[in-house]
Amino acid sequence: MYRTHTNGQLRAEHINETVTLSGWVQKSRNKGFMIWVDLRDRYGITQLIFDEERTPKEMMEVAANLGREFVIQVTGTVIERESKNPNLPTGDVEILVSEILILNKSLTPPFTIEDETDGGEDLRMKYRYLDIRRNPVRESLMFRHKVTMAVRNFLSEKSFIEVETPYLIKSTPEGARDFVVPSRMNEGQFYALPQSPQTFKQLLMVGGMDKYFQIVKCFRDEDLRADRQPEFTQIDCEMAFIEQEDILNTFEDLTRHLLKEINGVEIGDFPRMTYDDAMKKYGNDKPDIRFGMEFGELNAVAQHKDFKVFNDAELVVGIAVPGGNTHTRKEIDKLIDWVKRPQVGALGMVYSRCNEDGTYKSSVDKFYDQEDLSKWAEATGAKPGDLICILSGETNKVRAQLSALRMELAERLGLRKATEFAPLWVIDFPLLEWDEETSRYHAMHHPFTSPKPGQMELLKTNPGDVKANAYDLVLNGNEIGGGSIRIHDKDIQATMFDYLGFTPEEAKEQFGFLMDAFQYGAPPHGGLAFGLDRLVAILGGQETIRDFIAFPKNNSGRDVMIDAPAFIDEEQLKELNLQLTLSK
RNA sequence: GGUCUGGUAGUUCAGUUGGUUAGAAUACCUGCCUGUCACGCAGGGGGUCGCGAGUUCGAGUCUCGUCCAGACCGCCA
Repeated sequence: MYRTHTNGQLRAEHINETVTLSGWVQKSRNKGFMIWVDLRDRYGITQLIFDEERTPKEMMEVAANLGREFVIQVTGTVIERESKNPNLPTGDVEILVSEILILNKSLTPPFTIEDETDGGEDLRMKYRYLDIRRNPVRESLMFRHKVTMAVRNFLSEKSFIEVETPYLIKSTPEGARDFVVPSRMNEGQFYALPQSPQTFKQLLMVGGMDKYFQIVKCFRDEDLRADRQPEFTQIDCEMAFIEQEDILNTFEDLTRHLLKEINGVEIGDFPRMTYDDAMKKYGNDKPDIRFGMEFGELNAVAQHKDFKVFNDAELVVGIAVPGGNTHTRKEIDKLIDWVKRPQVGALGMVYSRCNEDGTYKSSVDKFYDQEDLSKWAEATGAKPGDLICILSGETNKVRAQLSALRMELAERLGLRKATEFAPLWVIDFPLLEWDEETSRYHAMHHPFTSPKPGQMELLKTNPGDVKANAYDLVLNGNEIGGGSIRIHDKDIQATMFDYLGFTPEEAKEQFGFLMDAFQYGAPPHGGLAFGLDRLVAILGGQETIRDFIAFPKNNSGRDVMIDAPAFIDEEQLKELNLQLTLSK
């Protein structure tokens, strides 16, 4: 038997008991006459004691030579500590060791196994198994477990059935790039890994499952971000015989449940905002509404003078930075540099200081008088002491730029508090999105999304104005879920593919199975999918999802621990009938 | 595909205007230490300054290229 107790278990009540413990050597403190060893496992730390009066000489020798991260097993008596450690749950007791067994030695680890490790990101990922021994990583993984259990229990209780769908499926050109897997038995053919189980969950609805969910890996071969991995996990859900309202309510309940269970936060009805409003007020389809700084459109109060930049602009829009008038001229110049960075792309920024005495001082005083500036303050909701930042230009670009500035300023002002939660439904997304590159419309959500009732006609005249039964759940400025009411009619689906530029042949080849299924009594249905990694990270108050994934990929999609991806040998290529043409 | 930041001891970092033998902390090793728990004290070992080229009497430092890492833009139905 390796252990009678874990290392987080022993208390004063265990004094005089003989126990056996196993674990890793966290640290040893050798005072010569006495050696203390902190023994660690997932559950905690227990102090072992060896002393020259009570411990045989040979064992002292063994204890003195224990290195960090050795795996040992000890048997001994629980005794009361002479000096207790109130910082440790087991701090009242220690183990006077009578037997010690080294189960496995360890090399000196390349970084310290401590909460505040000295190891950099790269190194920690290379030795992720050591990193996982650290409290913060272990706690993040346990946190994730807690969230997934809460999700499973909630959905199962609401009659959702978890069904697994295949990972080896068919590649489709729409949407993100697919990861592909060559088939040995079918020469020259490839499977694709799913970007989501979308069509399968719809087929489960046709199959009468009624309520489905799955906590499932999805794969997208696109560039990574702090909150984006090539393989990620979704809480994928679908329901039949429901309307949009049913879906919003069901998953609002789930999210509310999680916020209460996991974070102890009680939140009432989630606010809802249309996509158009979100873009107008926040320049963004996933606004962070924990703080104000709403956009104020200034066309009406800024385009009547001789300032050409504003007069030529499609949109003139500003935000009031609370308390921003404390910015020095130099700081504002730096802010202007910030919006001019290529990542943001603004050509410049106009500002107006709102002085405490009610007067204004702007960077365009040459063109605008105090009355004009007071109207700007009114439009942006600026109070004395604020700073109004104004950008102008092409509507879509300016909105994106001002949104970036708003988020950056909120970050600097500490308005994005990790412990504060503000969920929001963004609804009525456009069905289609114009794509400059291919000069045609793309499905904004996916091609199975149904347009709002009565808008099929509008598709012919103003496709870009058609709204969809599509919705996103936003939490603190992050999209944590999204979904739609689907098309369940074969003809409408065929029409949709037509509008998206598919020939009937292409539609049949790629999605014929779905349209076939629709001919056999497909019920009205819809659903939603949460990004689990992102959800867990936000609930856990972090912005990078890597900490909540046991073995994540790095910025370039590599697993630096196992060193993947990697070349495969000639034999394997031959078996798959593949030939490589490398660029170098 | 692009922008920015970084790469110096096992690790995290400092390193001035280009100038002698490249430092600190921590980790590691040795010794000492009668209650440690971030133990303490003394000593020791440890460097291809990512790689390649260039400028220069002289490059960790400047220039160009390249590789790697991170953040972001594009991309992510």
